[in-house]
Amino acid sequence: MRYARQNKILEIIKSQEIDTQEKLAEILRKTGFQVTQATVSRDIKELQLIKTTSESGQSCYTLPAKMEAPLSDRFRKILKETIQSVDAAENLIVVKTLSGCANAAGEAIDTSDYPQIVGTLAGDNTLLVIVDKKENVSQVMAAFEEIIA
Amino acid sequence: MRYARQNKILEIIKSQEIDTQEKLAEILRKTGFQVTQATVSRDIKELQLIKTTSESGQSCYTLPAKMEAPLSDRFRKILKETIQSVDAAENLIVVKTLSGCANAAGEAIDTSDYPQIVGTLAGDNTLLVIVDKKENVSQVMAAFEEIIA
DNA sequence: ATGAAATATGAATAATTATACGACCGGTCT
DNA sequence: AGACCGGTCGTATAATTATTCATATTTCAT
Repeated sequence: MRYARQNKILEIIKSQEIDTQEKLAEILRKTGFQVTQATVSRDIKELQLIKTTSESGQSCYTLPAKMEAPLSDRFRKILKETIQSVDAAENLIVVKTLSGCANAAGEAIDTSDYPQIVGTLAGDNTLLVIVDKKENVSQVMAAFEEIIA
Repeated sequence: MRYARQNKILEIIKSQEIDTQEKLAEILRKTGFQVTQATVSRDIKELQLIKTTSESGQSCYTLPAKMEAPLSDRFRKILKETIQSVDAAENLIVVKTLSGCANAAGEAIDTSDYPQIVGTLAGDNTLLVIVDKKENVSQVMAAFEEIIA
């Protein structure tokens, strides 16, 4: 699923200076994402990454300066497309996602700043959402249901 | 001189969505700057313009988000390289520049926000700088001299 | 289940951008 | 004057990126 890969791309470009899509593709391949430059090109377009040239003259891909509006749409889309099911247990919500996408979904939720959500914990295809109070669980679940509807 | 051209480039990309360097080169040629894509590529690198993709999916060159530090260096450089002479008359300073560069120098000065400078008026190779008080003229001139030294 | 539509992707290639190289000033030094 | 240097730029081309086309896979409505 491409969201897990795109998540990885963001991770990579945040930690090192990448100046070509081919290099990005190579790193992804080493990390287990079997992918070509063509796909990386598409991912970069979708993530709206930009190629800047730093003062050192070194060019590299970075996040866009204004990432609010576009990305919040993006998060909603990620949740919509990766969440398989949502269940509650006490003050916890167990979210099942597509394989490898729990992390991406977790980041999307974290970044969306739900006040009732204390934190999230992501496995491979399971995301644990910790809610502050048992009473708020249904409210948060309703929000999720609404998104994935 | 390339600063006049780069100034034009900024003007163009601010007023319309340009998605390739070739198109930019064509517009420049129509405007009288006889130039090839190669040169535009170099200008774009120097201006640190970035190619973003707008929400409409249309990609285009734009100014970098953070343009403070790099551009102030740039302005200083423009002044240093384009100013030919500086003379005063009452509360006015007459700056001679390389042909076609008065505008670029004027913008550089305007953007630098000297408190004593009321405004500037640019011809082709002459820039008139209007200083608030006659007494401040020598101070501003000293600043210019320092830059072009 | 079954076929139609949507999605994702790779291979090949088209389109775009960056650069190596050489030419051409304009200024400077001897 | 002549040699030299630094900067600018075009041509040709290398390098990079985007897209077209074909497939495979999934989704979804019958």
